[in-house]
Formats: sequence, C-alpha cells, structure tokens
Amino acid sequence: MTTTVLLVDDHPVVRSGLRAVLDAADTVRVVGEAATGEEALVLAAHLHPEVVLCDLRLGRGIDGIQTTAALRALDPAPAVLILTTFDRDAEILGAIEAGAAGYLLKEVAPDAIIDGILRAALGDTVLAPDLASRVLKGMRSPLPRLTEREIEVLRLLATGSTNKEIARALFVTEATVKSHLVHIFSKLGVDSRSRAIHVAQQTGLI
Amino acid sequence: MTTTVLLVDDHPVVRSGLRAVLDAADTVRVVGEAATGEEALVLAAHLHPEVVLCDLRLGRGIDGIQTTAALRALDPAPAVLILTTFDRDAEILGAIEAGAAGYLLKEVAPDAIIDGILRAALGDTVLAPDLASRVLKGMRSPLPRLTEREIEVLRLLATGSTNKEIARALFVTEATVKSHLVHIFSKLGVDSRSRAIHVAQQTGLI
DNA sequence: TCCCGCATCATCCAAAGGGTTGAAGTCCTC
DNA sequence: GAGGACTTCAACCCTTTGGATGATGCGGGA
Repeated sequence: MTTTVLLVDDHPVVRSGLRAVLDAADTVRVVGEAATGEEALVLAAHLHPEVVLCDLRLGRGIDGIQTTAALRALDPAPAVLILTTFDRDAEILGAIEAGAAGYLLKEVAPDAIIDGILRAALGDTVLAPDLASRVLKGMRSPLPRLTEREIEVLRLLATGSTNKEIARALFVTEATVKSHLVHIFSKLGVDSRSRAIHVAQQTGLI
Repeated sequence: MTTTVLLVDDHPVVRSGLRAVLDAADTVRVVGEAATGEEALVLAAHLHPEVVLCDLRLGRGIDGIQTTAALRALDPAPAVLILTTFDRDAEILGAIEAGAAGYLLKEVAPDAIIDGILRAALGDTVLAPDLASRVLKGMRSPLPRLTEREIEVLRLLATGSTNKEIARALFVTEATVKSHLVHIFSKLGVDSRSRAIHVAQQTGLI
C-alpha cells in the first residue's frame, strides 16, 4: 500500500530532489509534479493524489496558501502539506487556516518528509517540531525590525499614498522615500508596495 | 406591555447571552430563537414577533441582509435590528437598504440593546452614534456596487498580487485584469491599486 | 577614534502600472 | 429582438514604481 503524492514547487531542482527522496521509499509514490499553483490544481483534479506537497512560495501565479485553499475545495480533497524554507509564522498560520495538514521545513531529514506525508495522509496534523511549540504558544517568529522612519513610510503606504505624497507628508524628497521603500521591501521580503501593505497588515506591523 | 423579540444568531452561546440579557428586562419578551436565516423566516411567520434581532453573519445559508429583506416582506413585517461585531459600512448600508431599522454593535451595553429593541418596535431608526454620520454620508453617495468579478480582482489586489498574478489566478489575460481595475478605480474614486485597497478595507468591501 | 546603522539625496534604467479607445460575446431584461 | 450590464481582450501611450549604485552627514558604541 503506497501513498500517492503530487509535488508542487516552482524550482525544478527542488522537485527533483524531493522525487529522488520519495522514490527511494516504497511507502510513497509520486504521481505528478507541478511548477505553479494553477498547474497543481489541474493535476490534482485528474490524478487524485492523497497528499500534495506544496511549496509556500510559488514564484509567479497564486501562492501556496491560495493553492492550498483551492486544493482543499476539490472532491476528494487531498491532504496538503506545506513545504517552506522560512518559518514565517504568519504565512504558516495562513496555510493552516486554508486547510493545510501542516508544514515541513525544507531542511528536515528525508525520513521526516516521508513520515510527514504518511501522517498527513492519515489526517494527522504535521508540524515541524522546532516550530510547533511556537505556533501552539501563539508566539511569533521575530518580525523584521523596521526603523521608526520606515514604519512611518509604511503607514502612509498603507493609506494608498504615492511616493510623491509620502515625500510631501514627511518633508523629504521622493528619492528618500524610495530609499526607505527599498529597505522596507527587503526586510519584509516583498517586491511591491501592495504586497508590503499586505504583509505588514498580516503580521500586525501596522 | 412587552415587546416580542425573535433572536437570530448562528452561535448558541450568543443566543443564550442575548436571551439572558433580554429575559432580565420586563419590557421585552423573547418568543423564539433561530440559528439560520431560513429558520428565522419560518419562526417569524408563525410567531409574529414585533422585532427580530439578527446577526449579520449567519454562517451557512442566507446572510443577515437577505434575511432582513425576506423578513420585511412578511405581513405583518417585524422590525429588523441588525447585530454586528464589526462596523463594516458596506454591509450596514446593505442591511439598511434591505429594510433594517438599524443595527447594534455586539459590544454595546445590555441597556442599549433593550433600548434599541423598544425604539425599533416603535418604528425608529437605530444607529450606533459613532457610525450614524458615516451611514448618512453613505446614503447621499451610496457605495458603488462592484460586480462579483470586480470583487474577486479586488481581493487578489489586496493580497498584493500583480496584474500578472491576478490574471493567472483568474485564468484571464492581463488586459482583462486592467480593464476590471479601471472600472474598480472609477467606482471607488481612486487612481492607484494601493488606494483602492485602502478604500475597500475602510468601507468593508473586502 | 573609527566603524556602522540610519536618514538623507541623486542619477540612470527597466519594468510595471494606469488611461484611453475600441470591440466582441454572453446573459438578462424589457 | 433591442438594449444594457458584464466580461473578455487588444493596442497605444504615458507615469509611476522599483533596482542598482553611490554619496553625504549624524550619532552611538566597540
């Protein structure tokens, strides 16, 4: 009896690595691979995998959380196991809320991945041990430290202000605002003002 | 002389709480409880309460606004008082348009609830004072009605998605997304995605 | 003192976003 | 079946945003 798995990751290398690991086990069987959330939905609808192993960050297209929600809306719904590199609690919680069975850090041992898949297939909740306690305690992973000035810019950003408007409001030039924004984007791990707003609101930064 | 009241809320705990509050008053009398909008309609048709105290969010089934509209179509029509946790302008306006006598925030004092019920029974309009002006403003320039598709785009927009990502998520082209955005911006009276997000969140559109 | 983080500003360039016009197809209503 | 709302798409143009790089001045701490 093998557990069928669909791999979803935008990095071919990661997919190959996962496939190698999983192919070596006789308890799981990879039935497909997808590079995007959209592709994952199409494949899952046809292949009916028991478990979908899905990266949280999928590059272009819908993200892992949205993909999770859509996958869980399928009938029969696969168990969704989130793969993530970073332990951003907000995103992990979002995935859990979207119906994920749990998440695994990409750095865990192969056995842990296989074990996680088997447990997810059984309906268990799978949490990386070093993070499980934090999630349960409701603690947050250390949020990036923004400076006061950066928070000011972020707040104005969230009201929909343009760089020019932010500059006027803070009595600086647009160049300065852009400089702050670059730092903010970097710290939040985003690449657009809209996503910065979203992350800031999700993490309670503003 | 007591005012008869029907309670509608999907949470048994909330219903119990309201019943306890109202049972303590001799000016109102709870004649029934319903967990869903559908149930509320059946009970109201049989019990003829003077006032229906209805939660805006009812979980499964029809929502508070639809329930309000249906209740007001009864003969005799009960006064409908909306209970809500959040002061989401869009939903409140929808309830008022559907014929609600007003709304109460769940956090208000028991006396205010009883007072609101009595005033609603007399045909008065009941609005939480801090929101009344906003609602009146809204009545002058009613919130633009966004189509379902536009709301979908708006939701993705609020997550920080780019046009390309929205296009992929909705299986349309970027041209279509831009078209929707132009309409959304026009209806919301804004000129950038960030500001659209802000306005949408402020008004409870999303 | 010297280094580092912070805030400030500048320039250049590519990409994304936004505005406009026009159009085709569907669905619903009058 | 005519008209209207909605959704879809395209082509054009202009503005804004974001990325890269570099520079200045200020303040605190090793």
